[in-house]
Amino acid sequence: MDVARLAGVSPATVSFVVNRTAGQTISDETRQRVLQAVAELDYRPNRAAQGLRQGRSATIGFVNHDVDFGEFAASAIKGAHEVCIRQGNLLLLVNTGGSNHQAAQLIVELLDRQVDALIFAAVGTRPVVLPDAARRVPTILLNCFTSHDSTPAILPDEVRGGREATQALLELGHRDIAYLTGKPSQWATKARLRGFRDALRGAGLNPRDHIVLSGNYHADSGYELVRTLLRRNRLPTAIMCGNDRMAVGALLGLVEAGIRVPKDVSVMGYDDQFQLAAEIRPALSTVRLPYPAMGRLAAEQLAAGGPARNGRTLVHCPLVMRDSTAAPARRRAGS
Amino acid sequence: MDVARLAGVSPATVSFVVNRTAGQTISDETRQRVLQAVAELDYRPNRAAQGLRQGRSATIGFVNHDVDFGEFAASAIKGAHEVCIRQGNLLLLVNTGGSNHQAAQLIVELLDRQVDALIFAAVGTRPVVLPDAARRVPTILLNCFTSHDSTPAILPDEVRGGREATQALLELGHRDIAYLTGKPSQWATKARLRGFRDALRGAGLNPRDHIVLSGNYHADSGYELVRTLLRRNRLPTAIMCGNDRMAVGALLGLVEAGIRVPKDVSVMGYDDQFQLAAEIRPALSTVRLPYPAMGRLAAEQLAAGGPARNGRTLVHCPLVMRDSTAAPARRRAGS
DNA sequence: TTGAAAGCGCTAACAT
DNA sequence: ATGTTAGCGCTTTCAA
Repeated sequence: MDVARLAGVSPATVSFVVNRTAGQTISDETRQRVLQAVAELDYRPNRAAQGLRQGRSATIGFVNHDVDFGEFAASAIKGAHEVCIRQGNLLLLVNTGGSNHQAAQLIVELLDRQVDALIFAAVGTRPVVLPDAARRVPTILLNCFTSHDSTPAILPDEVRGGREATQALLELGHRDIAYLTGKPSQWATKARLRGFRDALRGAGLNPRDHIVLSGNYHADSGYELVRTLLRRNRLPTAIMCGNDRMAVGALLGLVEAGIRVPKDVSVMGYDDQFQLAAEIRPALSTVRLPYPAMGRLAAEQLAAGGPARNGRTLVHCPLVMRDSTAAPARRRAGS
Repeated sequence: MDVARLAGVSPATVSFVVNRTAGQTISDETRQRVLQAVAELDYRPNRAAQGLRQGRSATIGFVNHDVDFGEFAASAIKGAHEVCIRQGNLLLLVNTGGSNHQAAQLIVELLDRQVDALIFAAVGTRPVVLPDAARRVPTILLNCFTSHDSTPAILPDEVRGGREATQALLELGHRDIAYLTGKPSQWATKARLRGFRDALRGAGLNPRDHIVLSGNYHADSGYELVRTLLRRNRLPTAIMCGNDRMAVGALLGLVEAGIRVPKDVSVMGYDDQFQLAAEIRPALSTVRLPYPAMGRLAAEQLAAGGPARNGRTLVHCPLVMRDSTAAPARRRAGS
């Protein structure tokens, strides 16, 4: 180590000074000499060497286990990154494209590089099988879960999100609310729908009196479902959508039919999608999917000495009321 | 190395067979013995140690230099990742939040971890100052550039994109095209506008006869600008938008005014934004920003022995014609 | 208060 | 055809 040579001390001493090793007492004079040499040579410890010696790499593997690698991953990574930086860790990122085989392979690559921990994330909340290799380091699941909750998982509280969105509409005075759901097979869809029904029942209403139409989370499905709705004789006073994209499609279909939002019909989204929900006219009332917070939480739990508790951590999805919802018009007559 | 012990050979021999070191000839018998020991112990070389020895980490730093960390970064990373994996590299990801200070700091963190190269990316195409530290490894700029093009950069060919979008409209028969631009100060805005004007002139038209209104790339600005347009007495037969979000806003404004797209007016977007352009009704004709291709290119150029050529590499933005554009209605009368 | 020495896991040059 | 040795850059006893 040339810093040692320049400062006229041993490498060990340099290490002590640079790392402020506890329990080591270095004279102020030598410390200054070392520090000066460090500055002069622009010295930075080689973390690969450090890692080799200490058995840790100050690096966390982030596995995105899905075909899509978009907004969700970006937000979650941003949150996780933020916390990691604060702890001196960096994220080694990997994208499986949704293939379990790739996932297993890439986790091995991550492990070869001695990552200290793993964050295993999916885009659409869903069950996953965690490759065995992952068991060699602390691992936390983000937006996904294993069959017996054998690995700690961080999930959005979709039931509550669906419930609170519905309650907001009920409080506005709506009594006839249609739900245009996302893809029925998805976990989130079922959970949100459950929240919807819970809220209805909680208000003394019968869920069976409310129209539920199944879509697929795409904008065009919102558009199509609204047209289906329009073909019926009676329009609800409020429409809940599977997500913001569907809400935008719904908006388009409604406006095209000459129906004003929120004057004639209220529209509620879900996700609070970046650069969409707040920007659309009227600005969408919606429920925020707390991806950055989930990412942050994952990194924090990992830092807190590995997965403390097993099981699921549900993260609240806050309601965001904007301009696409209002009290229903006071016409009691049908359509 | 316990593999060596189990196989009854020296560590060097293990290294030779595991890495298939060229120029080393190992008897089939020992090779089998080693391979078996490897399998038995589930042995994987420690890449930190390998890196220490060989001076390379099989890791590339990806710096996202912007506040936003959304669709662009995700797509570019996906592209870069794809190529990296093929080469046996992994991406160490870092997010500066747009701060130069953070950027410098994080690059040092990356360098400490011995990254072999750097990809430095911005979300909105723009000039950047590359932290000095980055000069220590091969670096390539993605969607950004330095003042004297001192570092190789990969950029979308926005001028051509703007031109080809306009030409498509012209070929459809449009002679009165309005342009609702994005944020005027941005590089991309200027380039696309230039393409627009080039195309107009190329068709013997005078750009001055065409309305250009300045927006800011947000959906609501598309909506507002359309309303401005509607307040004038004469509506163009086609509207080009700064990006897809603005196009969606424009669509909403148009439909709200009872104007059919593309029957009465054609609408052209830009970006081909994931889960938006293709899903909206009518599906948006647009120009694709080739982010994944750009990411791939970056990784490839880095692999090809460091930045071969200096200067800029322009990547083509292909036109994507969908349902929001059509030939203009054959009414020659005004409004 | 400091230094010497060993060793983390691996590979490359040089023996044999 | 295989083994020996040295050392990548660092940290950590242990001894001085």
